[in-house]
Amino acid sequence: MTTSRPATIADVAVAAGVGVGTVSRVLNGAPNVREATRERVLAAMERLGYRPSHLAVALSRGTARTVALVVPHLTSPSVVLRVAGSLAVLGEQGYDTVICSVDTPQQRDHHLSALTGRHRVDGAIVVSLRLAAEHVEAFRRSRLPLVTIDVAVAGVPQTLVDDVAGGRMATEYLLAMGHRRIGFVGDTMHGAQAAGRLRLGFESSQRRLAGYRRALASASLDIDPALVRRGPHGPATAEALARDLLALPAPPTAIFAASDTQAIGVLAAADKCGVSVPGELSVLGFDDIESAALLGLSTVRQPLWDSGAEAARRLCALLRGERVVPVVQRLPLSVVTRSTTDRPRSFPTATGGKAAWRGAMAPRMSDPATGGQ
Amino acid sequence: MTTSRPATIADVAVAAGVGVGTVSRVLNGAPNVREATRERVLAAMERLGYRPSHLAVALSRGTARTVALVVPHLTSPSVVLRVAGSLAVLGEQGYDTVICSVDTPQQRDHHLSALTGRHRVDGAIVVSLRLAAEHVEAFRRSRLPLVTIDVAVAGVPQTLVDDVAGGRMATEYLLAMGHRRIGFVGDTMHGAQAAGRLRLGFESSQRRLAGYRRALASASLDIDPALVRRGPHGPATAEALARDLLALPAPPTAIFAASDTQAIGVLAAADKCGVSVPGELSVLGFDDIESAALLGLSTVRQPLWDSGAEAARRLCALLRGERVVPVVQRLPLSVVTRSTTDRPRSFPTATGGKAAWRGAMAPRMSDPATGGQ
DNA sequence: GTGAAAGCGCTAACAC
DNA sequence: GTGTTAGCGCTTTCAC
Repeated sequence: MTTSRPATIADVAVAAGVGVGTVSRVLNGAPNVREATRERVLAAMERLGYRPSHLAVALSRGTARTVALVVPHLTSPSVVLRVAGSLAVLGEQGYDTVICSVDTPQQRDHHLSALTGRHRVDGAIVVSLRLAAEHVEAFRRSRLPLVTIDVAVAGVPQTLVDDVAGGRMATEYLLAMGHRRIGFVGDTMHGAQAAGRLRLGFESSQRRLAGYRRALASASLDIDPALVRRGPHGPATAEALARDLLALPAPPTAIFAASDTQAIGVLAAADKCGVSVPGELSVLGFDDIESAALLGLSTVRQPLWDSGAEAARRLCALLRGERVVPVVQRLPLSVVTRSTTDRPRSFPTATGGKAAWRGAMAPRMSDPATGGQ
Repeated sequence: MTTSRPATIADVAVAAGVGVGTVSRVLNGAPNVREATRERVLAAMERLGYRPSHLAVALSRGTARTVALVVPHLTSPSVVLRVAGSLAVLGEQGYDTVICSVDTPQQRDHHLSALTGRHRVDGAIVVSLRLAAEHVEAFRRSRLPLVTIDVAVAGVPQTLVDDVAGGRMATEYLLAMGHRRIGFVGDTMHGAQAAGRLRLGFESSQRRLAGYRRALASASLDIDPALVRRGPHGPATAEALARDLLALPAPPTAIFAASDTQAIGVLAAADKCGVSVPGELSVLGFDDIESAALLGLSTVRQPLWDSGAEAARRLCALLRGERVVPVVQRLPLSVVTRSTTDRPRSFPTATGGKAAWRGAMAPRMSDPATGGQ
């Protein structure tokens, strides 16, 4: 008969006429239990509707088989893909995953410091969030394995792509197509920037811009500052920035957006301005989120889901006591050609445009297969 | 000095020259502690770098202040919004959230039965997943509060919208605009459907279709079966279905898609077929996910984020021992008019196709106000 | 006000 | 093989 109080291991022991130790052995599949005994115990459990207490097991073992996933802006498509990747392998490895969504530096600090408390989680994956030295130190002190995705933290195993190379790859791709006036739309840093505090910072956009600049420099092209536009992340801002670019006396024939989300804003701007894509304007994004394929957006693909999965695998390795090498894991980048990029054409209203389009230039394409070196 | 072994409450007690009971009182802000003592204890904690053990506290109290969020297809935009809403209030209420991502009926069953184990979580929110009676029973037996979002489960507090009314609303909206041939693109049931087993089922699409039918019936319009197309959820499928519709001898002048995701597929189809939107075809979606605003997609809006937040609030109430009423919480629906719907016009040329090439599926923007992402 | 001790439910080391 | 017992680290009576 079921009693009101949930059955414990002791109840089972009594019911089966054995000691708690034996019950525990059965529970954990220990080898040294006579088959008859084992079945008696199993029967008792069944009869009593016994369910082990997760907490008791965890406390006793000193580990809860739980890890934390700390992410910014959960609704961002790229973040979601990463989370999904992590969740898949974590679940498969038998870990529970508590998710900490961070939208402000305060939340980040709060979660991070809470996580380093005793017996909270066994380890953590941090996505795209800059960590202060004190945070890292807190993890180290707590002996909590930590890995990051899309953000470099000294001494912490990290899974990322070479954004500079990606920016360069993107730009060289457009150059190879014959574009000479290439616009850039990306993020500015944002968020509070109080004195010594670190802000929620996403620097990938900066690095991609750096790659863009290097590519232009390598091609001995001047970098027209007017072609570089930055603003808070989001399609709406990107749209506004792109409109500015299109309204220029000498508008770009191509725009490289630092993220697909922003590229979508650029497409919207082109549409509103009656600029055809890719006829009058090529647009190249970055990330390859799901809707990129849907929109036919050409983009620099980074393995988002895989980055989550890989980081999770590395965390699991750490949890097993293994070391992970290399500390910096670089995932490959590749240009995905869809229908928003093409060779440039002459401008309708030739404002001195001339667009010296000479396909002469050797198409030194960035090879699509290699990641950052 | 920091020792190797993490400090426990006992260490603090010794260091402060008090009993563990007192330390515990300080920890929990009990009133009956002399100020001097309290400070001595606090100092000792500081000195020892004491961090309370989450597990020990949880086991002792019998609750871990953790809830589970069980969701299907985490990468779906609508699901993500709900998760974000839940996470926000759960975090604010001091709960940890473990997320269980479910892609197959097996995973669902696995998670659900694991969650009902003792001391695993304090309660759960289930999103869009059908629950078998045995699941619900397991929760009841374990005395675990349970609430659902977007799925009706007898006796379980649920947060949802009236999908039938929504389908009707959508259709009537199009009818009011003057459309008479209105196509429908939605889901079929999918997934394993073994004998007695329940499958991962999303029935909202079915209900929206029912609303569509009722609206047409109320308007005394015949329902042309050829105008109703269903397939596995996803934009690609939706695109194919929409193309079929557009290739009909008498194509619809408007299409109601059972979800925004599918509506996006419909837009893609229109673009590919050279059918202008909303000139030759009106498209109306359902959900109002973030990219709907971005694409200027007219849609039936349901409060996704709010549904997550509301369900979380109700779960918290349950956890406080309160009862929630009404058991069935209905959230409001509304038609959001953007730029993919208009009154019908006559068709230029029958099935000419001709692809009036206007860029690669240029997004139709309308309200740039959605910073989003 | 504060200390001592009995749980919370389990694991694991140690005897028999 | 199996029972016994001492933790795991904290909360919470119940005395003093």
